[in-house]
Amino acid sequence: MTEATRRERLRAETERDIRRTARALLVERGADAVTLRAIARAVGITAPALYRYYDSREDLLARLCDDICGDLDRALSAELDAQASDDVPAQVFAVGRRFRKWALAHPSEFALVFASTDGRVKEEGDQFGKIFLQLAAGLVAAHPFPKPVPEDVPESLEADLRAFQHVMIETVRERGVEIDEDVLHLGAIYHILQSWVRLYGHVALEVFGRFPFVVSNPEAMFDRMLGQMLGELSLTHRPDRP
Amino acid sequence: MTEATRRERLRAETERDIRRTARALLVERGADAVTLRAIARAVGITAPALYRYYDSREDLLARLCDDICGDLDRALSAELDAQASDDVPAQVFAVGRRFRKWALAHPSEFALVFASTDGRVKEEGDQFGKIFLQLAAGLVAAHPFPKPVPEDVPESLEADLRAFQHVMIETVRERGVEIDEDVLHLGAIYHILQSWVRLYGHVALEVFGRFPFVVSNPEAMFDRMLGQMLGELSLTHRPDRP
DNA sequence: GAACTCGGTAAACACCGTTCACTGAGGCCG
DNA sequence: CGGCCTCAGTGAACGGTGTTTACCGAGTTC
Repeated sequence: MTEATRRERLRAETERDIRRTARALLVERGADAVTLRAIARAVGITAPALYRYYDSREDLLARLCDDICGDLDRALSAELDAQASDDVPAQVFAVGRRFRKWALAHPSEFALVFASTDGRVKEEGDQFGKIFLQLAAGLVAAHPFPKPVPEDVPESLEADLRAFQHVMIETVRERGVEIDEDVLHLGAIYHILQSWVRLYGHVALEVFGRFPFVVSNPEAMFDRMLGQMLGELSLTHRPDRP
Repeated sequence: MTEATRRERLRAETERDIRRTARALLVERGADAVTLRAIARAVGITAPALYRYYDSREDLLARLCDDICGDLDRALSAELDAQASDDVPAQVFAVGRRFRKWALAHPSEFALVFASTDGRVKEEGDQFGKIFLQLAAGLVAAHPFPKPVPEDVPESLEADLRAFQHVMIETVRERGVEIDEDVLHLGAIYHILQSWVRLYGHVALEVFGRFPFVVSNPEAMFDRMLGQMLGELSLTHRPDRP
């Protein structure tokens, strides 16, 4: 079964140990506590040995980011799959709430991945692509926008949005879903982008405690924001009204 | 003229030196470079001497945050004062753009004040109150919302919003402007809050490079967002249309 | 002028990331 | 099997960090 040599197995095992330990330190005691010596101590080796696995502490943190992104991706995807495939509002609420809950429960990890100045994450927005991009596209694919967003996008944004449109269509296609440009139109792309701005904005403000006043019930505010975002998409399935 | 003793003058001067040096290190070489020894070296004293001025490095950073908030407050206020007092859209654009430009030009300071997990800023959202709160309230005071926002706020948010309403009214009053509850109604409060979410969200995403794809013209996107926020307030002064 | 305050110092402690020469077990090949 | 090579892991060291301690000496007060 195991093709790997003894050495390779041991190495893989140690690497898992290192990542798990580093992750635990990050979660339990903050980013400053993720120390090479502390990790080594917990794993049962010495600090210089870690350099057989990572180029530097910064490199280790970068890989930790990848792990975190992967986990978050899986958690959100699982949440999405748990919803009825035709109930888009339920999907949006489920994924949005889960993201918020995760961020609040793991502030250090959130800060590391979503609010670090040093470009720890490989490429611009790459990690995010894996997480939300396909979810958003999948949502639209599963339930196309019933009407085009009235206002059209300004010329200065069109090129960017069109590029993003192709990325999203391609991403969704890799998951086996075909979606047309007319369905995932530029207005929809822009709205998805703005939704991310609001989602991220609320969560980050809450995690960092930077709301301008004490919000005693942030969950209600968050839910209302999600509902508003859905409403602007005319996705709320309100039956015809006068 | 100077009532202070020689010692007091020297102490105040040294303290200014320390803060200025720390600030320079933060701006030019990042938060990690703000080292007690580096500060001391530049000021011309030794590291332990800094403990005569601050309890710890963390304490020093907290006071640095205060300085930054104060400077930002002054910069934004100046920007506001430079606008025609009756042109609310111009004021919003000016202040919003200035905040974004500042954040992009001073990422370390932005991260320290607006995206640090440790509660470096004194009380929840206190610093922010000084900066944006009064500006937002001032904007509304200078040009009341022409129509009440149609949707009313949910019950679960009403208490929080009402508290915030009073804080804003009080804050503006201290600046000599009287504003009524009917003008700064709960719908307006909620919209201000949501505007902050979007403003902060966009700026933070841009500073941290966490947009889901490369935005080649973020300024245009930002301006559009501001315009949209204004439009939702019916503040764009569009003359009557068919 | 004595007593006191207090900013500044040097030395030390425990920690940090990182480098380096070295060891010794694992794996490969004749 | 023996010899060689690879490489995870080591201990010592370097220069850096925040922080504590005992001490000095100028500034201030009485």
